[in-house]
Amino acid sequence: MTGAVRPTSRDVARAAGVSQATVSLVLGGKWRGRVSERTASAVRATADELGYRPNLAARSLRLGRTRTALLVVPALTNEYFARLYSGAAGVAAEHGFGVVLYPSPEGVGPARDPFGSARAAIDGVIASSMAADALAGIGDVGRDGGLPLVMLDSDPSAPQGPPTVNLAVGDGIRQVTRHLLDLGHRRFAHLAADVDTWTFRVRAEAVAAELAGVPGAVLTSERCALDVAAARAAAGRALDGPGPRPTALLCDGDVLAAGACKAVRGLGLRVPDDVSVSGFDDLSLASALDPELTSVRLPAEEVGSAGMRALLELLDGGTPRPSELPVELVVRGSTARPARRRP
Amino acid sequence: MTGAVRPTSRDVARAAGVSQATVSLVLGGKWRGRVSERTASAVRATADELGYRPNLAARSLRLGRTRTALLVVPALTNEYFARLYSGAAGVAAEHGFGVVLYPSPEGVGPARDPFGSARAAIDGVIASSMAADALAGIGDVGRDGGLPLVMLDSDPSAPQGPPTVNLAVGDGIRQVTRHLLDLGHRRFAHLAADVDTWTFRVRAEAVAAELAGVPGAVLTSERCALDVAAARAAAGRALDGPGPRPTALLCDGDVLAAGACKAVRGLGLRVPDDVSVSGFDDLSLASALDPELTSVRLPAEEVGSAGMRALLELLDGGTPRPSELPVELVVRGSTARPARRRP
DNA sequence: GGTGTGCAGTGTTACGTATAACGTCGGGCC
DNA sequence: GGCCCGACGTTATACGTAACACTGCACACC
Repeated sequence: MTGAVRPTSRDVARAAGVSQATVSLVLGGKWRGRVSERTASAVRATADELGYRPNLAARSLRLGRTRTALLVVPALTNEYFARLYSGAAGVAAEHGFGVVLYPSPEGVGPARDPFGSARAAIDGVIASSMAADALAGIGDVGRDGGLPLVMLDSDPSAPQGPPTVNLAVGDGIRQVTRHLLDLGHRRFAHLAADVDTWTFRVRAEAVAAELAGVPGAVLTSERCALDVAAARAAAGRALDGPGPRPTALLCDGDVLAAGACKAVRGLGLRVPDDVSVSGFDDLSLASALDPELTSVRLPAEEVGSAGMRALLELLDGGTPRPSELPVELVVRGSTARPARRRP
Repeated sequence: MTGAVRPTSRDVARAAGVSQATVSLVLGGKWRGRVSERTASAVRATADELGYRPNLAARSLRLGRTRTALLVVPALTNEYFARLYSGAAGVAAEHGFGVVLYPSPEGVGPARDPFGSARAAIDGVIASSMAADALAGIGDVGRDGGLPLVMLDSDPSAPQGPPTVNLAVGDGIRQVTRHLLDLGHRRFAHLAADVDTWTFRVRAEAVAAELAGVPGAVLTSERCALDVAAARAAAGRALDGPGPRPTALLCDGDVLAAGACKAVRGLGLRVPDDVSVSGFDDLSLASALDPELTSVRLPAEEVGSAGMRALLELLDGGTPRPSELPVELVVRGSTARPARRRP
C-alpha cells in the first residue's frame, strides 16, 4: 500500500545520527578535512543500506546546473546519428551526465517548441551541422551569455565559431578515388547529396581536386536527395548521359550506393564487373548488400564521444581545440578493375 | 558580460504588479474563477515579454514528478527501435513529457549504473521485451509501490502483468506464409532468430500452425543470431540440408533475409527465380536490396506512441487495456512462383 | 443588519539539496 | 593560565515553483 517512499538525505542523516549537511558533504565527496573517516564511512553504509538516491531535481535546482546535454541531430533513424548518440551518451554517463535529443520525433518541429522546455533543463548543446535549421530556431546558443555549443561536421575555418569535431571526409573520398584510379578507372561519376553542408561540399571539392591532375580522367556529377529511389534515378542519368559511360560511381553515402547498384543492374550491367560502385559511411547496409560495398568507415561513436568531451571541457571553462578524426577506406566487392572492352 | 539571467516567476510578478502566486496560477492554467481575465492576460503578456521559461528542476522538485519517461531498448542502431523512440517522443512532447533512453550507449551496461541516477528523475518506464535483461537489473518497476511500467512486444497472457502494446506478428507471418503458399511454394525453411522472446516464439508457432494443415507442405527451421553473416551461414545450411531443397526462405527479419539472399547467390541460384526470400520488419534495408524484399511492415512509430499513451494513462491512475497493432504484408520482388523443375 | 457567498487575489510554506557561516571542544604553545 | 587553532560537525539558508489557506470586499438574501 504505502509504496516505500524514496529516502532523502535527511532520512539517511537521522539513521546515521548525523546532520543532513554531513550526509551531503560525504556523499558529495567534499568531506576531506571536514568529516572524520569513521563517520564518513558510517554515512555511506547507511546510505546504501536505505537505498538512498539523491533527488536530481533538487540538486539541479540548488546548483543551477542539470548535468544534461542536448544533442541536435536530424534523425535517429539514420544509423550514423544513432551511433553518434551512442558515443555521446557513453562519455556522458561516465561523467554523470545525461543526453536528451532534439528534435525528438521527426514530425514534431519547432511548432510545439519541444526545445522551449528543454532549454531550461540543459547545460549545453552538441549539434550536427546537418541539423543547422533546427539549431537556428533555438536562440542564444553558442555566443556569450548563451548556452555552450559544440558543432559536429561543421566548417572549422569559421573565424570565431564554436569548437568543432570533424571527420576527415575529404581524406576519405580521396582514398576512394585513389583506390579506383589504382584499379584503372578513368571515367568517374560523383553521386552527390544535394544537401548544402560543409561535409558534402568538402567531398565534392576533394574528388574534383584528386582527379584534376590525372591525365585522361573524366568526372561528371549528379546531385540527388538522400534516398535509394532518388539515387537510382540520378545514377541512371549518370550512366546514360551523353558522353562515354563512366566505369566508376563515387557515392556520397551507402544509401546512395544502394540506389546506384540498382541503376546499374537496371541497365543490364553488373557490379562490379561493368561498373564499380563505392559508398560512404560504412553503415551496416554496406555489408548487407550483395556485393558488399567498398565504403569509407566513419567513426561515428567517436564523433559523439569527442563532441561530448569537448562540451564537458567547455563547461569546465576550458577552450577545446577543434579536432579532426581519421576515416578508413574499407575495400569490399563492389569495386574492381574496369572491363577491357568499352561497353 | 553579465549573460542575461533567466527571469523567474517572481520577476514576472514584479513586472506585472502581481504576486508570484498569481503568475504561477495563470501560467499553470488553473486560474479560471480565481484570477480576472484582465490580469491573466497582463501576466501572460509580461511573461513572454521577459522571455520567461519555467525552471523545470524547481517544478519537478515541487511536484515530485519529472514529466520524463524512460525507454528501455536494446540498441538505437536498430532502425526498429529508433523509429519506436521517435513515436514515443512524439506523443511525449505533445504532453510536455521528455523521453530518456536506457541503456544509452551499447557499451555502458549496469556497471556504471546509468539507471541509478535516472531512477530519481523519471516517472515511468516503457520497456521492450527484447531488453528484458536490462530491465531485470532495475528493481522496483512495475509492481505495487514501484515505477509504472508498460511492456512492448511482450507476452500479453501473463496473469497480472503490466499493460502491453504488441504487434500482430503472428498474423504477419501467417500472411507471408499464405502469400508463398498461394504462389505455389510447398517446401519452406524458417530462418528464426535465436532470441527467446515472445515475439519470436509467436512467429515460429504461427508459421508451423499455418503449414500444418496444408497437404504436402514441408517445413524445416534454422536458428541464428541477428546479423547478416550468421544468417548467411544458417541459410546455407537450410538450402544444403539432407532433404529436398526448400524453395522459400521465411526470415524473422530483413537483416536475416539479406544474409539469406547472399547464401542463395553463393550457391549459384537466383532470388526469386530459384528461391523466394521473405523478410520481416520492412526496414529501409528492405527497399535498398536488389531485388527489394517482400516483408512485413511493422508500425514501429505507433508502437512507441501507443506505449507512451498507455504510460500516460497509467500515470493518470487509469488501467490501459492491452493493445495489438496490425501489421501489413508488403509484396516486392524477392518472392515469386517457384521454378517448375526441381533443382 | 447580520450573515452567507462568490470573486480576485496574496502570504506562506514545502519540495530535497549544497554550501556558507557558524559553534564546540580539546590540545598545544607561550 | 589564557589564547588560539585545527578538527569535526551543525545550523541556517536559498534555489524556483505550486498550491493550500487565508483576506478583503462587494453584493445578495433573509
